[in-house]
Amino acid sequence: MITLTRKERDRQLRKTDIIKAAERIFALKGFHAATMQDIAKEAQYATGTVYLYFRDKDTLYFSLVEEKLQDLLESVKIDIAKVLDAEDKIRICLDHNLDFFEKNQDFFRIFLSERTKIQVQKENKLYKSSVLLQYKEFIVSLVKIGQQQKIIRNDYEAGQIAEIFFSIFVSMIIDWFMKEPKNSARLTNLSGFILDVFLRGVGRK
Amino acid sequence: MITLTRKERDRQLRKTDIIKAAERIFALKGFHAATMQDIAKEAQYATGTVYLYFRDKDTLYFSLVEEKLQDLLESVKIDIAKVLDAEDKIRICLDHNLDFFEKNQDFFRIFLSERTKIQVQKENKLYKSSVLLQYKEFIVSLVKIGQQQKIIRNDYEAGQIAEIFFSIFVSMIIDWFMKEPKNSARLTNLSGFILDVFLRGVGRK
Amino acid sequence: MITLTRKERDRQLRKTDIIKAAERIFALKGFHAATMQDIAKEAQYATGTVYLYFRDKDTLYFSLVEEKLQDLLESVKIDIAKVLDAEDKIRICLDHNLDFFEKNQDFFRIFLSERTKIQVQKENKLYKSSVLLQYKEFIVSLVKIGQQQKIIRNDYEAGQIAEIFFSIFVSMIIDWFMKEPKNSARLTNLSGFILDVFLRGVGRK
Amino acid sequence: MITLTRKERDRQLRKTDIIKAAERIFALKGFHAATMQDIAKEAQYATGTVYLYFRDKDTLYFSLVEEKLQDLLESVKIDIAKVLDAEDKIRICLDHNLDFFEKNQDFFRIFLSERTKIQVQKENKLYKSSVLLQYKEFIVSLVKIGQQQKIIRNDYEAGQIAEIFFSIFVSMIIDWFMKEPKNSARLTNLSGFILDVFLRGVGRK
DNA sequence: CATGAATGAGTGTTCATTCAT
DNA sequence: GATGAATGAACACTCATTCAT
Repeated sequence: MITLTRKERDRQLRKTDIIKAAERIFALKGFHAATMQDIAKEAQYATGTVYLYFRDKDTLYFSLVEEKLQDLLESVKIDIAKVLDAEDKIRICLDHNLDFFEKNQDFFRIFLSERTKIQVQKENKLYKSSVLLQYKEFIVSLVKIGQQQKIIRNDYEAGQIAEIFFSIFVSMIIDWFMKEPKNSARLTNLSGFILDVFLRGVGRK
Repeated sequence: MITLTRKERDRQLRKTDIIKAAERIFALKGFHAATMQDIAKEAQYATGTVYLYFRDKDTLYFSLVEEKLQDLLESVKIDIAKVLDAEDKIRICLDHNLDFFEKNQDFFRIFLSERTKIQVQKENKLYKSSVLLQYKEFIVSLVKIGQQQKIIRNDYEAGQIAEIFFSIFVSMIIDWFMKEPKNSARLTNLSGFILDVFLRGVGRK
Repeated sequence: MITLTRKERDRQLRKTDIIKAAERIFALKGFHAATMQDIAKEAQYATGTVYLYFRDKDTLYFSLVEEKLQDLLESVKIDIAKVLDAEDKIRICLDHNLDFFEKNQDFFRIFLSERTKIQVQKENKLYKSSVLLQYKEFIVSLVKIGQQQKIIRNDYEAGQIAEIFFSIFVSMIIDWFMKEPKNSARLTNLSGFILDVFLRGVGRK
Repeated sequence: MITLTRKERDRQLRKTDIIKAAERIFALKGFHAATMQDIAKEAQYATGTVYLYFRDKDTLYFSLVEEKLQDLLESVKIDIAKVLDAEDKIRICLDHNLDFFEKNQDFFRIFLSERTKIQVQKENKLYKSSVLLQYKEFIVSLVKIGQQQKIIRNDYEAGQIAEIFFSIFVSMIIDWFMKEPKNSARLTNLSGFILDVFLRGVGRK
């Protein structure tokens, strides 16, 4: 029993190793320019080894996106559930996201590309990230709660308002990133400003 | 002299032909998947001919971005100059952008990628679009005018507020695109809503 | 008009160049061990050039088999048609084959592999050579004529007798090949012997 | 001593296990497409274990051919020795072969490939099967006995006539295989026909 | 001895770029 | 200038073989 568990754990460790390396390389070069050898080398494995853990380059890329987003989404959901007030929920969600992307800057770059790719390419053979869709759905649900609790205007679709929320905080992250590395202020400091802009912008009255 | 001018004009015409073809192909397939042959064929030229007008693939891509953005930026600037009121200036700018991207949907896809790429890739060999920077600067200057005329809060940097303005209207364009083709409503109809959200969100008081 | 024809002719010349190179390499190393680079080098072209003329390795291989067999089959059919007597037809067919394979020894090696592959592999994704099937059908038709003219026994299927005819002369070619290069005797000298064995073996009475 | 013997016996048992698995896999996929992992899995061993018994893939392949052919050859030789008449010897040899290949259809596919490969490839790094050569020599010796007993014509080399004998019965086996699985008739039923064709074809007078 | 994860050389194929016509 | 055939570097992926456990 212990043997099997150790094996499984080892396997998971290696997958994580590789995903971390892939994160750095994909962030640095983008999907196409990154080669499997780059990633293998970064992870200190041979080329073939990467293929023991991920069927192909696409699979590696999507596993990375899914895994990271899954983590973020789950932890946000847990914390959100602890409060009832819509504004509190939104604040917690926002803080979580800012904190997460500050700690996962490489992933943020990938996340941004991925988001754009899905929106943009007409002929997209890449299987769309299901977790990215869940993530968007989740934000929409938050907005709906806000509308029910009458702190968010309901003369526009929750989907549109969610897009606005999302794009405001993403734009603030980008802005923060562009100022690096001189910037030592915490990204989470922007939380208050973002929430203020958002709630004033789309709030009721 | 006239001969030279005609030659120049001819040359410009061919460049525009190729750029239009490139626009369609890049929008359809994305930068990497689009091949120079695809583009040459779409433009009804031979592969080699494209290289007579653009040094390489990157150059073609950036010429396309620059040219289109230049057009947009110039026409916006002219119209903006006609009014003095900051809110009017912003409204005109917004309307112009919405109208432009509705008419240049292929370009919007490219623009979005480009914006992300510049923000995102660390190791970016592509020379950054100078017009994209000008474009951003221009929006910042609008915000500054708003701040001077005291319709926009000045407790935050104009750069940040410009990012917010930009990201809100881009997100609304994306939302509009995703609903295609069922959507027949004009994109410009969203102008009022966007301006409202923006000015409430970042307006003074 | 002339330009087009020349172009077509050029293209055909290059295809033939490559097929000839492929013939040598495939005969030398077999399908799997032969690399596209080997073939390109042998044909004195760059790797990519081969792909301008043949979609992929399989296609190159099959074009080679089809083209050569087509040539053989057509010329045999023409000569066969000139005589009525079944024995004469069979003799002509035999002579033609011996002469052809003596002149196309590299192709004979490939032909033999191909024949075996088709017979042998259960899981064969390679599209079967349609000309090889036609070739077999043609020999069967010869046997049937022999049966009608009562020079070949008809207590067994024409298909089986065709197999015997085919395998006898192929075995004699192999035998002749194995003795190379000391052997200077013509392969066609064996014609009489082969025909004698075959007709005695399967003849009536 | 007993320990060593048991060890040896065990080792032989494992080799046979692996060879049986290899037989199935090679017959199914052919030499190149079959992977060592396929074979190991089929034999229910780990990949590395196969290498404890066979130096490399080539060696495994040839051991398989050698072992099977050895079995066939030995049993034929024993039965042949029981009779003196050349025709009887040939009949027994034929029956044995038909029976063997009917029972070892996977091996027949491999055998056929192997025979072709040896005849065909110029640049053959595979060590030629010595037993295959013995097998051929044995058939030649049978033909020579036939020639001595004056039932086989001696105006041609025994080697050539042996090739004919061999190729006729192989072609009949192939024909029988191609008709599978509808065919339930025993392959050995063809014995009489084959012998008849052969002896008429190459018999004296 | 047995295992099977790790290795990395090797191959088919694509495509930006060049250059002879 | 225009052409498009030719080039060859580059990359994803496979698999025979090894070796630490």
